Amino acid sequence: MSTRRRVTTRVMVDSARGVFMISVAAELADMHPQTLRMYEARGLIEPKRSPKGTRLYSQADVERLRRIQEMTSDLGLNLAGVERVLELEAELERASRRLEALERRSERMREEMEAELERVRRSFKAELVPYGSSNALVRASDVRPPRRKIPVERDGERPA
Amino acid sequence: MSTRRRVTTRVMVDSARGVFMISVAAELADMHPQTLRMYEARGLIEPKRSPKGTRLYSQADVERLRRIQEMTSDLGLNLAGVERVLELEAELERASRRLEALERRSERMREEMEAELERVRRSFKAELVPYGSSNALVRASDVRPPRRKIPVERDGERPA
DNA sequence: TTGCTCCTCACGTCACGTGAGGTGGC
DNA sequence: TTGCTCCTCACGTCACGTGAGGTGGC
Repeated sequence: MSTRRRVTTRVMVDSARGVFMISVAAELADMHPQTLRMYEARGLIEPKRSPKGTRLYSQADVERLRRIQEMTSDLGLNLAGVERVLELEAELERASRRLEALERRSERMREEMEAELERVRRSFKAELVPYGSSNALVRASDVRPPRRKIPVERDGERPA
Repeated sequence: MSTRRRVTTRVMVDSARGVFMISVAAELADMHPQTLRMYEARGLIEPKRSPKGTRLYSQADVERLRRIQEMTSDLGLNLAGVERVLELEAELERASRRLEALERRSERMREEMEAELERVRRSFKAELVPYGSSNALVRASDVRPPRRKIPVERDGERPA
């Protein structure tokens, strides 16, 4: 309680909610406010508006602005390029997600099939075994617990 | 044989082989020859060279030039943008191929598993049949000729 | 010689960023 | 009043395309 330190706190905010006015957003994105207006006019970004008409930028907007900043300043793209690249990156993102999903789905399917196969093997194997010295077939469960992988026929007992 | 018509013919050429000198390539791509040199200096295109040092553009080069032309003229990208877009499109192409391959592989796997499952079911079912009116079980193959792929189970017969 | 190639240099155009200038509401 | 917002207009810079100018080999 003696000394006060500056403490950074974090407020949880919906990343799509408009919270920054243009001067703040511009500073966060390291851009001129007028540039933000220009980008909006070109359709690169769409901040919300307050009832009075003041632009309100969300967290997601600021991130997008930073991505644009990176492309224009670091890579030297013009705005037409930025537009196209953002589109392509979104497509790539979708493709990548589909790939992951398909991989998961495929693996799950494999496992299910393996399980089914095993189940079928067991069902045939476990059900019937020879009993004593006779030729009679009885349920394995009546004799002993089933062991590993010893498939046994039982066609003969089924009602034709 | 009386009148001659102009006939378009097509020569099969490896699309990666350098066949067009700069003036031809430029015309095919609807660009200024100097522009082609500029693009090369920027690393956007790499034509082959003749032993004398003359640039030789391939079919693929010309197609690439057209794609670039489209991006700069129609969409207004600058060259930095073109570069990035070409990269991303290549990535997307790869992702798309992987997706297709995975889909095919997944389908093939499913079919194989189904077949295996069916095979196992059949093998258990087909192998042993009742013989006469007794309880004796005999090999199905001893009773009638074996059908397709019917592995024979004989666990009980093996010397322990 | 003509028409191509190679190269470098320079200029015109256009996109884009930013600043100025004027308005209006907490 | 100060400092923000909104807007439009204009200018400086830079990338890019293209033309000019000079060279050299079929």
